[in-house]
Amino acid sequence: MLPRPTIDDVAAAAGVSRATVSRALRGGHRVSSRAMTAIQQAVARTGYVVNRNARNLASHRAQSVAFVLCEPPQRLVADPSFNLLLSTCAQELTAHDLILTVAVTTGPDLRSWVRRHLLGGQVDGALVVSAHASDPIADELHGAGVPVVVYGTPFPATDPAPGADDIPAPVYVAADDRSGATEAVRHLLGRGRRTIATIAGPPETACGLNRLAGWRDAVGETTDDRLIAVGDYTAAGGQAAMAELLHRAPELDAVFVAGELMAAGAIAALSRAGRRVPDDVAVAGFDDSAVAATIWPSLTTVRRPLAEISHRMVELVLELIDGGSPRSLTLPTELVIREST
Amino acid sequence: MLPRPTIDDVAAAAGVSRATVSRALRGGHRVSSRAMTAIQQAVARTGYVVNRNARNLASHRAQSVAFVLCEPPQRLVADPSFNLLLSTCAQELTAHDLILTVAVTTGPDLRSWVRRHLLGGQVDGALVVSAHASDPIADELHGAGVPVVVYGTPFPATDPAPGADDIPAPVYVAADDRSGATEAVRHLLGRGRRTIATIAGPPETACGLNRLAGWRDAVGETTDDRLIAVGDYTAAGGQAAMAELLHRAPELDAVFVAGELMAAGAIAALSRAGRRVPDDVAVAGFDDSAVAATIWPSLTTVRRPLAEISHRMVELVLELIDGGSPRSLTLPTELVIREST
DNA sequence: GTGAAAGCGCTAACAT
DNA sequence: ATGTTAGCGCTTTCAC
Repeated sequence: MLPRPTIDDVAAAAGVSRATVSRALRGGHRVSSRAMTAIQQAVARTGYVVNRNARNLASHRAQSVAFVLCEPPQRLVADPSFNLLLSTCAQELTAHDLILTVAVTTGPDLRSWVRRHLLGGQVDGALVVSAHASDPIADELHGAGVPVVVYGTPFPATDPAPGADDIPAPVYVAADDRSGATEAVRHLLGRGRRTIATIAGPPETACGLNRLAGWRDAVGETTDDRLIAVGDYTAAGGQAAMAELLHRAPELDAVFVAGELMAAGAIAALSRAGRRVPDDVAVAGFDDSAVAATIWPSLTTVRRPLAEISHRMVELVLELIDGGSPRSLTLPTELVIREST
Repeated sequence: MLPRPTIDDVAAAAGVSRATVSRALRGGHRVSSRAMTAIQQAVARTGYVVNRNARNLASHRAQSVAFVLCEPPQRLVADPSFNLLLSTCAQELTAHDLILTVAVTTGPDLRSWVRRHLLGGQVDGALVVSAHASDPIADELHGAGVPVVVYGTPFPATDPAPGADDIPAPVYVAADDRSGATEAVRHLLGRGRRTIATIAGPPETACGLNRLAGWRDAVGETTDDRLIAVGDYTAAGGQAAMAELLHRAPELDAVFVAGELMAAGAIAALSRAGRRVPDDVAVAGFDDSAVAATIWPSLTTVRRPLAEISHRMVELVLELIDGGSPRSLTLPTELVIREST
């Protein structure tokens, strides 16, 4: 690394003081236009770039936001949703001249690493993504006064711990998984399907629970436990779950699957079992990455507005950083109808 | 944010000087075990976390590495490979107690932002991922003395610009796309296929060129331009390209596709056209995320060792940061045979 | 509108 | 092994 010019070099080159350069560098308030142009030229000439460590140390800010993924990394790899979330957040933050630092947390070591870094004052706020509602990391950061926005539906109607009223839960942005699931199942019913099974997500995840609840809302009292199988959001899991459903309830004519990868696995299982999709069995999934549109038959799915979710998360965390106290948000989903139903 | 304790608070609480605490905090060399324990207790008691801005300012390091994606973000979203790269790099760096900051560069504004940020001294090195070999950002950073490791195959046999010998090109880590493609096509030939078409990537990407070259290596002199279509690595692009191939060369009995999403699209197009896979047409793809294993029939693909690539990229950038001058690496691919061939 | 001066919290010589 | 002393490069009162 070559020695970089400092603010003093710029000041000298522009014939002004360091303080004036500092003012000019952000906003340029209280700087004469004469000095302003001289400084701009000096910056260009010297190739000056502000040292953020020095700036942040002096100004007690960090100019950065952390993106914390509280999931085993293979889930990040497997689930295209996380990408969209991450890259959209990165772009939004970049547009606000903030830096995004990423942490993938698995295991106690990484969790403590995350704590050390996020609590170290080099982060203005954090975006926490976790399938598990009310992740301890989010609560801890929030309790420590770090502005936090969580992605994920909170568990339905949990009683707050007694005496915890003074520290309200972190702000979250969620998709309305439950209604989305209901809409998908109603669509299946509207297509004349009568025996609609479901492949649910793990019960310890809020979205697993909510999508299952949405299925129940639509199928009504007729709920038959034979029609419920549980997967782990992977294609392999979906395949196994579908095979099991076919075994337990061979008469089924539709299945609502709580994840797109699982749905792709379900379609593979149906194809192997000689059932045609959608003629014999209609399949509706959840989430809408390239996979849903790519497989054959293409998948009818419930789309979460991930881009907007990221957008809102960034918006809310900036509001929190500015001292505001925004409310949590639940955004509606959208049913995308394709060939599989 | 609450006011955080400083190193002086810890020093006072432990009854030692600030310098001793500083030594104890990293490594603990030249610190008596007596002082060491006192400091550890003081840290625990005060809840002290080092301020990295101050540390980095004083030590002229950044303790962080940037992950720069020189692609439109929709590609990140669409291509599962980038995820794996990103999350593996994040983990590796975390294990070395480094922070990963992410930059997604699209458009001139963001590119200039990236420059400002990476040149600002708060980054020790950069990992640049781009489909376009020798991306200007990588060259610029490298030219400015920032340790850079690029992911991506360099263009085949480009003559270096005259006089550029003093600044050799950045170090890269690549997969051997060309041999991988050849192996896949030989596999197709081994299955008795005779008319093997290809869906190539865009010619301005190195991997597009290399995979096409690998196909040529295997099919030999019989190369027939009717058998080459070009896609953009998306499923839709693959679908369109396959439809075109079917139109131009209806007699084809196999196709080698330069990307997994395009391959999925190709299978969809074949299914729609009433061709059975693999009975009528065998399909081999490139890259091996959840998609390849999930679709039906599951896809035979060339797998790039992405986890190892990330591992190596981190290793090399650390070596560069330490002042070493490691060599570039090309890693072999692996053919994963599934149902589609 | 501009400059002087005092830190921000830490590391890194240099003494001891 | 430990303490003292300077800064690192910037922001930020506070005078002018």
